[in-house]
Amino acid sequence: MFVRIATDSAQRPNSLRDLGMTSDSKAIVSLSEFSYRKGKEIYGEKEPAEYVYQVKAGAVRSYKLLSDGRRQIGAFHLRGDIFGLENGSEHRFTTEAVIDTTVRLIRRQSLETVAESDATVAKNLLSLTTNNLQHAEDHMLLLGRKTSLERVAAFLLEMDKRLTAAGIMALPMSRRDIADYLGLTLETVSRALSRLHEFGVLGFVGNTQRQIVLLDRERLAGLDLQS
Amino acid sequence: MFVRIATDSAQRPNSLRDLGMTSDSKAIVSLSEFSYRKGKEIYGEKEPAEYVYQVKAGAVRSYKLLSDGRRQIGAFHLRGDIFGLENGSEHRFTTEAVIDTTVRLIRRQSLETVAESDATVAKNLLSLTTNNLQHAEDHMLLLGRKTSLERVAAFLLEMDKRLTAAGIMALPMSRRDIADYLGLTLETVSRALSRLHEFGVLGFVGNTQRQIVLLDRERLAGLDLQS
DNA sequence: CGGGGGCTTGAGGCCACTCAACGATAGTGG
DNA sequence: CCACTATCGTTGAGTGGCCTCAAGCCCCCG
Repeated sequence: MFVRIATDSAQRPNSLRDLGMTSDSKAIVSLSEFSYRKGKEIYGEKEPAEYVYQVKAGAVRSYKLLSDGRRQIGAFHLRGDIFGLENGSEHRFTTEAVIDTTVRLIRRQSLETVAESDATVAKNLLSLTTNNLQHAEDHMLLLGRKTSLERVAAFLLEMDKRLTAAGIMALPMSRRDIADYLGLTLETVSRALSRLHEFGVLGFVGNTQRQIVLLDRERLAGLDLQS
Repeated sequence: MFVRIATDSAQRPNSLRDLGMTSDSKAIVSLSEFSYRKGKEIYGEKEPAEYVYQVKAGAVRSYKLLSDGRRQIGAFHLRGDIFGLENGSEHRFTTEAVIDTTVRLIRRQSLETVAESDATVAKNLLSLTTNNLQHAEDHMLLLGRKTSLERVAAFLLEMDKRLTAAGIMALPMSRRDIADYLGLTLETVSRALSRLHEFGVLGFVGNTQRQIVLLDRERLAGLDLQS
């Protein structure tokens, strides 16, 4: 495994630097990197939360399982996203690399130490948690009250905002992952995508089914009812 | 409306006092009370978040609406619970009194001012937000992956923990509220409760259908699959 | 070129929803 | 105190959207 001590943090928005690490406090926090092959677990639910993570490259899913295997994915973490931030000492999700993924790590304790004295860091920790909360709240509405077509439309719009480059959305996750994120089955997701294709709101690129072009963002947004 | 400036905070766990108000900082924060009749709105989604609230007596629902009227209740706030705490400046839910309700209020700004200088208060704000996040995460699993019977069982277990007194659970909310919390219809909730009654895991008390006794907590827990 | 995983599509089934009727309860006014 | 009414809850019948099961295609990868 590749592990390196980073001497400076990234300039990217949403980076660990955004937690408020000033040149003073940076010295305390050790940044290192770690890579996971596609499908590998990063940490399990209920494991002690020793590290906080930031996706440097790749994609991560966090999920909960019922004892009979039903899975609910709570979030996908893409490039720049911070995850694994728990207030308690235990992780509340299992996380896995969706594709080959490299993450940065910070010891949780270092972060807490800094937050203790630095109000800016503390405020940014709260801000991160609030963003997660807001996402979860919106997702509850989706899972509780939206139809399959609305869910898939909402998913595409979310991914469009987060990872579209040059007009093409390259989804790192499988239909099964999408289904477990949206509370559906993979067949229902597939059918919804086919319908959206028929409607002319999206097109498929190349010969993999994971590259999508949104042809009519307007109409897609109309299919996902808003609050 | 009854409004009173409180000179001391409550001794109850989960009270505003738990935000870390020491005798020093208490002086800054003005506590007042306000009452709402059953069904009245406390604040609306997207309104500026001027106050943070604590339920003194009664019960509150927070929900989101889709434009066609579908409703998802994100949480019920019972005696002692704090709600309306937003990081941004806008409320993300509409809240209403489920029954006649009295709340305490704190100006959000006062709280932020105190948090700025008092690390304990800041830490408790984060802790509160994390608790909300954890609840939302668990609820996503319920909404995305559980059957109607599992949802109702989970609901009863949650309410049992939160409001059972003398063995009787007096639900303040209607079947419709429960349904909108669980992502079901009120008929499905009613049928699930009837089945649980047939199974002998619960009994109804008095002549209202809102007072419930859990006869077999063990078996009820078995009906709600855990992660 | 063969095997396997991911995706799509079809056929049929089931669980929760819809629509409807009815009973019980609480609130209102006589 | 009792009709009257509105609201809430239960139950039944039928429907429908999503799930299940299955087959087949395509692409990747050995």
